Amino acid sequence: MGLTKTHMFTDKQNELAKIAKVLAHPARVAILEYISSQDACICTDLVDIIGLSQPTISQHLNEIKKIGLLKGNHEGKNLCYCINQERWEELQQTFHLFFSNINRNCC
Amino acid sequence: MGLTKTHMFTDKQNELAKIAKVLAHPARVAILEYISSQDACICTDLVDIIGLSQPTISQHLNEIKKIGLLKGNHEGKNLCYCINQERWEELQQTFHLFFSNINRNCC
DNA sequence: ATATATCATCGTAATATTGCAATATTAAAA
DNA sequence: TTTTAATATTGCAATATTACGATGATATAT
Repeated sequence: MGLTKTHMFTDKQNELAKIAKVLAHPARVAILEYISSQDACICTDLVDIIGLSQPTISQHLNEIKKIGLLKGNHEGKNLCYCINQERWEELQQTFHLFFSNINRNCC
Repeated sequence: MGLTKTHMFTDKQNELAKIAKVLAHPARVAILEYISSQDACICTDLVDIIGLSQPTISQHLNEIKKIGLLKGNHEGKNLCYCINQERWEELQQTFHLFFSNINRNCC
């Protein structure tokens, strides 16, 4: 069916999955790394550097924006994207908790 | 196309994306949480607790196994799955590094 | 040997994702 | 006002994912 049965899971489980889904494409990982290595960013740079088409990059940026990880400042005809640091730390914490709350006594 | 252009990205970027993809479904998050809350696990328990069909759970378990996160010990007709702790810590580190190496000086 | 319980695999339908060409939108520049 | 540059949106084709019924494999129990 291709349709995830979201209602069967807790909000926390769905939230973690949603974030993970955004990181589940190397282009989006690369975009986040690149934006973070600059202090700002323009989409055209990304097209050149990542090597995917402009519409594709634009779509990936949109996925990242949806979970609040990017702040976009319009600067004339350019768009300066950068990491939303507050949200970034929130997600970092979410993953940290997930990875920490694991039982270490097993077979 | 639905086909990720893996060759355009670094091994690290692809690796992180691959792991994230496994966490990108709430059922798999729930499975990992449940297995970790027990000290062991049988697939039938998961079918009851998660509420998806047995073939579906089996598929999800397989995705988790593919990235080395599960150790499965056959115990007679039962199968005892548990977290591969060494691998778990590796992935924890991978995410930790990703979230840490982000520039905090921006617009 | 036969039945039963547990888990895996196959086949398939429904839906989602990825990527790009074409086109639209927006805002500076000429 | 026309042109140009940067980004977004639309539409579509190729592929991937999710889910489950049917079936298969395996190991205990009767």
